[in-house]
Amino acid sequence: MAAESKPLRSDAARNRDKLLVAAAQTFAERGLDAPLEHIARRAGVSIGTLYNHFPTREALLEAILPQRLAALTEINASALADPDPWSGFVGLLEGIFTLQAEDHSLNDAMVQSFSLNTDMSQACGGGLGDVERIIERAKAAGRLRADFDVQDLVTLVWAMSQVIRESMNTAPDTWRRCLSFFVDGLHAESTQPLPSR
Amino acid sequence: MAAESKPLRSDAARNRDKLLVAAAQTFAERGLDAPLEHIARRAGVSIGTLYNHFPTREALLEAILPQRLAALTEINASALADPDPWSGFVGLLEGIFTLQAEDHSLNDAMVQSFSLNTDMSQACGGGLGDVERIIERAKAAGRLRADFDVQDLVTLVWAMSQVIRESMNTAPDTWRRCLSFFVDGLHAESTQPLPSR
DNA sequence: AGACAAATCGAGGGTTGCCTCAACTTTCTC
DNA sequence: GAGAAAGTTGAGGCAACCCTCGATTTGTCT
Repeated sequence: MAAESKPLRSDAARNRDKLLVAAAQTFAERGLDAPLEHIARRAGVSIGTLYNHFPTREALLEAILPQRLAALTEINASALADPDPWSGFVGLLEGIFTLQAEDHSLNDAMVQSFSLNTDMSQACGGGLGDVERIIERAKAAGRLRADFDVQDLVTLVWAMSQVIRESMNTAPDTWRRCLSFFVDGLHAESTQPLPSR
Repeated sequence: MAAESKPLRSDAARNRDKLLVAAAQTFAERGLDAPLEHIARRAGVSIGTLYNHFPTREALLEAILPQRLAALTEINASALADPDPWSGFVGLLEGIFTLQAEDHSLNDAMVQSFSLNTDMSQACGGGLGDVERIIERAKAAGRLRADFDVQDLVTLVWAMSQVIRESMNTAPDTWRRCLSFFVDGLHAESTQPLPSR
């Protein structure tokens, strides 16, 4: 929004980069509530410097997560590009959960960004229109059950986030198996009446 | 195991009861990692007294959770008693998740007791044989897909725990809708080949 | 009532993480 | 290369939670 703010001094720019790298790694490994001290130490910089560059944890997250979440728009794109609406839809699910499984911070972020109303929900919210389109396309093709909803996909993300968290270190493919059950329940033919909203 | 240990003094017995009540309430409201100080204050007792009765958080949990988890054996029983194996199985799922949704501490406990190997996993582990029986019965009746597994049920518990946590305060019936999708994917007819284990 | 054990109390020490700020160091500019 | 501006540092204050222990109170028994 604001244009480039101030030109940074060379050491400051260097430190800022080191911080971003360290933060990305640490958050990916330990989740969004990793101690900021770890990040500073990993970057070889004092905690004061971290706060100098990023006055709040959120500022740091906003500097990191959007580019990571950008992968979602690619996933959306290739889902829409798939000639088969159903396999496009399933690919969307697989893409999202793969992302969550690869990166602890994305797993946390996707849960939170749908709960809270941060700027991040816009980051993936930009793609949320696409998601809607993917869903509608699969419904129109008569493959996806008609009562499925964007909110249902959010619920799925919540569900999978925990499956991924629990199984990550022991059986990291658990979520795929779980997804299969889900997907088999999403076919148009499977429709049993749903409880109310 | 040890028989009744020591006879408690009257005030001690009273305080112990107040602590158990306060702990049950607090854990139910705020989850298993609620601060012990809150519990002591709620019981109208000092933190030292709490530690006197329950030297660790686990000791306190073991005094509370087993009787709460006993509800699971009832659920198992009525699932087995159901003349229809499939609706017995579905009833089992509904029973488990209702329990999780009613009590924050049970929600946490069911996730953890399957991850860690505490004595608690025995508490519901006693009923885990029943669960196996319920699953097998539904498979034998040709209603439940043959590749479903006890471990898959654990995974479901993980998944639902997060759905419940996220939706509890805004749309507490979300999990039912989510369960419907799942259940529809568990029918024997729905079988698509599953990814490996 | 006296005396002893049992139980309670809560201040205080330990830990972890957050965040600030005054003193110091580096870079930039002329 | 000197001075000013920009940046860095880390000790230290704050807060939440954990847990302990010596001083004190309470219950019980005769």
